[in-house]
Amino acid sequence: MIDAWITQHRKGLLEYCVLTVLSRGESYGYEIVAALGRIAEFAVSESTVYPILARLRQEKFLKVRDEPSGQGPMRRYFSLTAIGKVRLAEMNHHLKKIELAISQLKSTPRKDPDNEHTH
Amino acid sequence: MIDAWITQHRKGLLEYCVLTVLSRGESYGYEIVAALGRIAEFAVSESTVYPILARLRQEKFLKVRDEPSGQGPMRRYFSLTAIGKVRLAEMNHHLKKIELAISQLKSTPRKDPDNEHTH
DNA sequence: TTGGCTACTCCGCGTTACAGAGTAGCATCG
DNA sequence: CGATGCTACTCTGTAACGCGGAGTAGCCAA
Repeated sequence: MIDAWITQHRKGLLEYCVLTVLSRGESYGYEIVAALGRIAEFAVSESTVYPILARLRQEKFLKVRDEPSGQGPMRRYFSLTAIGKVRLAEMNHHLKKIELAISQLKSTPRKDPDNEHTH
Repeated sequence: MIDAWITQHRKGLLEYCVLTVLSRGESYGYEIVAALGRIAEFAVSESTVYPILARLRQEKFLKVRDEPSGQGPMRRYFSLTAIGKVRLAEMNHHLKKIELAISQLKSTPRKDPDNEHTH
């Protein structure tokens, strides 16, 4: 199943996605679940998102602000902290490097070219 | 540690890398370890690569050909099978979709734009 | 009462990466 | 002779994550 691979490939990615969503402004769990759900590749359930949020918060990448919602329990708005932004930047940087590394991988002849004479 | 995240993000990726390396022609374990090692982002040890190779082979994505190396034990050349190529294509496709999805995520205003009138 | 909004939690499974070390064989260089 | 490099593995154990499924709970509107 390619699905199994996709699940594996998601590891870490969702964390990145949450941070990315939050980089455009604060949001709350329910909304984040919905936002990700709108993109098929990132559809997730609450039991995936809330732990991520909790983790991120515990690592001080997110801060929290409660606000009455008018309907139901308080909305808990999450937003990036300073180090959260740094983290996201690091991730973006890493992803760029990975992209580059992959294209390198694709274009590497066979071994390193120190014994090629193909001109 | 961003390193921890990087490790997580690698899940699945290494499998993809191995397949990609092999898409340029057959190779053997030792060489693959070296090839990946040349790219800092994908540096791995044998205890990571060999299990991947074994897994991939067991799933019929790779086939094997032994050849005396002249020095040491036989070289075990791995190469993509037909379904291995299909799998790699699927992965590539998925990765493209992910890339797209991420850029969507980045450019999504705040919620879905079904209440925007920007034309 | 049902259903949507809101926030969680707990249990448990499956998979992967990876470090570290070990086993083993052969060839070559010093 | 011994070290080093090439070659192929294996085993053990750890940590983290995604995720399904279900449960708890509170509140409002139709």
